[in-house]
Amino acid sequence: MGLTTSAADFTLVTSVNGTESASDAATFAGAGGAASARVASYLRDLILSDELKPGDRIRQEDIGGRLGASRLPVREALRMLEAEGLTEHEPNKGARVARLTMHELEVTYRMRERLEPLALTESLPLLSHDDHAQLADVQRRIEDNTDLDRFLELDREFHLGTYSGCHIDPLNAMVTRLWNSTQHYRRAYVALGGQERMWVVNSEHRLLLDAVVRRDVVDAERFLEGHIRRTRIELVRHPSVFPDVG
Amino acid sequence: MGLTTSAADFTLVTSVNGTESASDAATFAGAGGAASARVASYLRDLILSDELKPGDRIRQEDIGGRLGASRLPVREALRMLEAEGLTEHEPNKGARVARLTMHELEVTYRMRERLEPLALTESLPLLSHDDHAQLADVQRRIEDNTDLDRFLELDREFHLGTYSGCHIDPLNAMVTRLWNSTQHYRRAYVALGGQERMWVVNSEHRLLLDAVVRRDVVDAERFLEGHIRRTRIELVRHPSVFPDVG
DNA sequence: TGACACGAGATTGGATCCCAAATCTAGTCC
DNA sequence: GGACTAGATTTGGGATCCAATCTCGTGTCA
Repeated sequence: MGLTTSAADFTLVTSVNGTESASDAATFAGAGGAASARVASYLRDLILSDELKPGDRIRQEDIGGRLGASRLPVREALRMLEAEGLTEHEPNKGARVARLTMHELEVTYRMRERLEPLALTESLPLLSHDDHAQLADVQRRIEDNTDLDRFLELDREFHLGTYSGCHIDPLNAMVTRLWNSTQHYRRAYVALGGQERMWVVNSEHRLLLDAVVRRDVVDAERFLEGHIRRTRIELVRHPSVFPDVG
Repeated sequence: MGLTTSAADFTLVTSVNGTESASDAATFAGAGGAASARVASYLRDLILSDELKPGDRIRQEDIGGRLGASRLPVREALRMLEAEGLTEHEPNKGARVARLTMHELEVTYRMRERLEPLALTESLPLLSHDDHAQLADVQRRIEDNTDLDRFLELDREFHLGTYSGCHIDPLNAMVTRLWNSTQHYRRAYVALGGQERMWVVNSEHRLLLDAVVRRDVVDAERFLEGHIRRTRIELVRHPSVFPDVG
């Protein structure tokens, strides 16, 4: 199944969490257990889907009201998201969606270049033939796809899918975190990059997938690192991704 | 100065935070700003100093009472620590200090082997001669030292000091997290390893320091990775570090 | 007209009290 | 000795209240 994490169990892979449509508010008021987790998941989805953009302010009462919860679980959720790097906090000023400087984005990608090959190496021996088939299917759908948001979802599903054999929680959490905190900028880049360079992505994915199927750890790490590295370099070449330099 | 992080500003380096002696409780009741941050810092220090060990339970009312705070900021603090990987949560059961399996510990060290060289590379060009002198002084104190807990503090000060030129928040946060979540096991290992292998540590530190002073990024990364790798290998050879296998 | 000061409303941080549900503990009964 | 039940703890969450702070519109003055 998908890569899940206690710190950031991600739902976009399976679907963009359409179950809680922000109106069935009171239904879980007494559903003991995890209001704060639900609030966190709700906010996470908003941020990852770009409905909340970097710098956007998040008001506790607003969110609480929208989900039929009080401010208390919202505050807990914001603490969790802050530690995940998705929001920033300033005392008495509140929370806003985290922003990255270009340099921070670049270094975050360099972190990905070093960490994700490790996750892949941990995962590779444990992936089944079914997993391989599923990955190949996702890649086919990527090649058939033309929609921007759909691409982001599928690309994420592909890569996290290759890590799904890795069951090391600290590593999974960190990989997910890195993906989440850079999602907005990836979208902005893909939006202006257009389709013309898609063949590069697909070639890299194909090579990576082949190495995964062959269970060739060395090749897999090499292709993956190259894939992320190239993306970083192209990303940094487009400063327009950063609307307000600050 | 020291390596600081919004997600986990560390205080053990300068001193083990003796200012709030758990008795001047009410003094900050109205000191607007950061009760939750203070609670988090308090708990973090307890965990890092091993006064709270992996598996130990943390009761909200207990901590709140000890610091003259209500349960509310304690809950927020626990959420932060959970996202930092220092505590675990189970619904309706509460929080306990996080445990690592041996495999998780090993992979966490492998993460360090890949991430910390990056932090070092980012830091190296920005370290001043004063920083170099300070690092040399810390290393001298390490070689003069015989106390276990003092070694852990100094070793941490040395390594984080070499990263102190790196101002990339996401990277600093992650490095600090990795150090924090493995601190207990490092202590347990050093406790039984004794002094006999100290010369290895010191040789590695000396070589690393020399590369830092020469601003040789390649050598610095090489020595650092080797240093962490050797520690990992020795650590994994001592399963007794894990009291209850589970 | 533009810069600055000011004050009302909004928002956050936190305390306190309340309650339901789940968990832990201990004593009892078979 | 082991299973089961009842009471005490503890957590999850809500509601209300208050102080401190921030935001922002407005009014004043140069």
